[in-house]
Amino acid sequence: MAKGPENAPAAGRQPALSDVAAAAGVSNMTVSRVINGNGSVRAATRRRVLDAVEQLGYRPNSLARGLATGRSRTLGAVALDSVLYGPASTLFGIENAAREAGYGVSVASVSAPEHPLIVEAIERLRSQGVEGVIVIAPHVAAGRALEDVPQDVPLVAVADVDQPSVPVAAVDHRDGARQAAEHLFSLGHDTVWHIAGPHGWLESQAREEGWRAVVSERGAPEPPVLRGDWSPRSGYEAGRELLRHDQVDAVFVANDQMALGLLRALSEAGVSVPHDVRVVGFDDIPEAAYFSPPLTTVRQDFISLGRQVFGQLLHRIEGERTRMRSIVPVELVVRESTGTR
Amino acid sequence: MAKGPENAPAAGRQPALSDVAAAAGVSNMTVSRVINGNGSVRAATRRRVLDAVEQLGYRPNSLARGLATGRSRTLGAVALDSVLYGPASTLFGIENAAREAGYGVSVASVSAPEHPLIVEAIERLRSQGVEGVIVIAPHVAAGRALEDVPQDVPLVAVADVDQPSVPVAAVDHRDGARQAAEHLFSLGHDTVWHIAGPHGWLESQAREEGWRAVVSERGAPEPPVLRGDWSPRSGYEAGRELLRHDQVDAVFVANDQMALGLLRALSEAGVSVPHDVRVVGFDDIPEAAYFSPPLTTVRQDFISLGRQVFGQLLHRIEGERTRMRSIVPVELVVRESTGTR
DNA sequence: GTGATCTGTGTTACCGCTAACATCACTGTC
DNA sequence: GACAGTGATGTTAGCGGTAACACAGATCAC
Repeated sequence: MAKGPENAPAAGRQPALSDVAAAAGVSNMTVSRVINGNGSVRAATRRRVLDAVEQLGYRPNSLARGLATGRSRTLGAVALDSVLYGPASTLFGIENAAREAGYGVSVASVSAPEHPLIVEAIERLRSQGVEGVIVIAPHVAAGRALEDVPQDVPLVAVADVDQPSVPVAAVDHRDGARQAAEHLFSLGHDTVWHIAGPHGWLESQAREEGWRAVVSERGAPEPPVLRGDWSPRSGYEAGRELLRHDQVDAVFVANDQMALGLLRALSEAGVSVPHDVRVVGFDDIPEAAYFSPPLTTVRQDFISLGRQVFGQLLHRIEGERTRMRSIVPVELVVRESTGTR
Repeated sequence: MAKGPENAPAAGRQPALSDVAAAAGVSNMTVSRVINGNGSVRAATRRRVLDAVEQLGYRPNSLARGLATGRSRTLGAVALDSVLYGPASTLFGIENAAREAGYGVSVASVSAPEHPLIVEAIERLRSQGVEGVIVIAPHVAAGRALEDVPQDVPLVAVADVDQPSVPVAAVDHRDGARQAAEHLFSLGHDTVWHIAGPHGWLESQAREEGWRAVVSERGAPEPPVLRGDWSPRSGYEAGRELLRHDQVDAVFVANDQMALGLLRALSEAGVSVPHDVRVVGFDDIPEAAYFSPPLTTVRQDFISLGRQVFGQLLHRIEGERTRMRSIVPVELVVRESTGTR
């Protein structure tokens, strides 16, 4: 009368592999082999197992699998918790690539790209059992933090390609900046001003260097660099500052949001873009095409970036130790803010 | 001469709890008790264990713990892979709240809020062993998808509060829309036009309803609703359409990006904001304060939203079955786009 | 002094899965 | 017809933790 426990599979809880095995009348290993498609199993047996899986609604428990294999098939991403267009897009690009490869993504956000926060975030992810970590915090502090992380975590950064210790993938900010500056020079300006991003950000540096290289190659006088913090407000303030100088007629701004602030400052002062001043941004945020006027800017391919950086992490996880660096190309998108006058 | 395996702790791999136990000369359970702070352990013993932990650099393996306890301390978030400001901010708000409670967050992105994609994303997260899932896909298709998910996954949605089957938390879109419309009426306009979000989005609906309620309460004539897809482009097109009507002098736009497109269309047509037309948006994206002119809009508190929705999920995970709904208040931010003429 | 109660610790079994090895028919070979 | 090789399956022992119970010694009530 009394039923043994083996008669009550999946009593309330999720069915386990052993429930499937019991239902199909095979051993656990056979089920495991069917699920994972390795080892050889007779077609008829496979059928029986799959039927049982179907009927019980079995789903493998990835914690158990991870524990047994030592591979969790999960990666961690450290991201800034701001909704900056670049970093947020990069995160989704990575998730995309990870998904295709059957990996899950755990995120740990940090409120600022500061050393202790980043180290702590990486530790958090580690203790969640991720196989590797991607850090999207393109800041020199982040770069230094990466060196303080135990070497046993496969780690890849979305950062400047000159980052020393870890493999990196990055958009080619320098080239983007060069294209932007070249474009402005090609329109006949004597020189090009620059509103840079904040100190310490690798993207600021790379974009600034790209701009400076072109100015120098052209033998043009190098105007003082103005500096914002990526926000529209700071672009606006830089714009007010620019208005105090004469002969500013071409400005390359390190991101679109600051460019928006600049456009605002210029328009308030009755300065017309592109008639009096030409402006180029960076990022091609969705709004950029609808600024007043629509903004010439540099577009980045985040899907491709995600794929690159994920691919690097995978190599790293598989033990490769070569120091790789991927560079994702950019594209200049010309709009009215650098139009004909 | 030959050393037994017990003499070689942490041989290459991460130290495990048993390595700590061996080093401290206690049993595994004692270490477990010290780590988790439950059960009673003599102060001296605790000290020894903690020293061993420190010395070996031990970190608990959350996969193993999750397997043993049946609780992974991880939640899943389903998010759209676009960088729409609201959804992306909500994701970070959730991560914030989860972190405070010691939870990790796994993300699964979907390219569109469509039924099969969402169900698949939830399944993916489930098989990653999450304890519960938060769906940030405020779309009716998403809502329906939630009903097709097995009831054994604790599930909370960031969606409209009228969502039937699952608990939800949401920003009070309806009230935000009401405030926006009331604000425009209070400036003396006869009626208020509306550029709505796309069909099927709960936020579109709620914002549209809020607007319609005010128009109706005021006994004003109800203009036809224009509809965009959240993008600046669609706002621009709606703007072109509006320009064909006379007597449009107040417009409530369902999000800031479309409002930007509208501003662009108006400015191209030589229509001045706020002199000829007043405009209110929704979201308060960081750019909004720097539009031309700066945009009056409705601000949402995503940190608070994240906290609410995470709290609900936690209740749900703990077995509570009450159908809760949280509403997060909004705030109207008045700027020049509804300024005096 | 005897049993009840507490503290501090250890033992055992198991969470759900897989790696590694073992087993047992078959098959083909000479 | 004995033997090696192969394909299909099972057995065992973990992965790194924790729950549940066991147990020794100290403390306490009466």
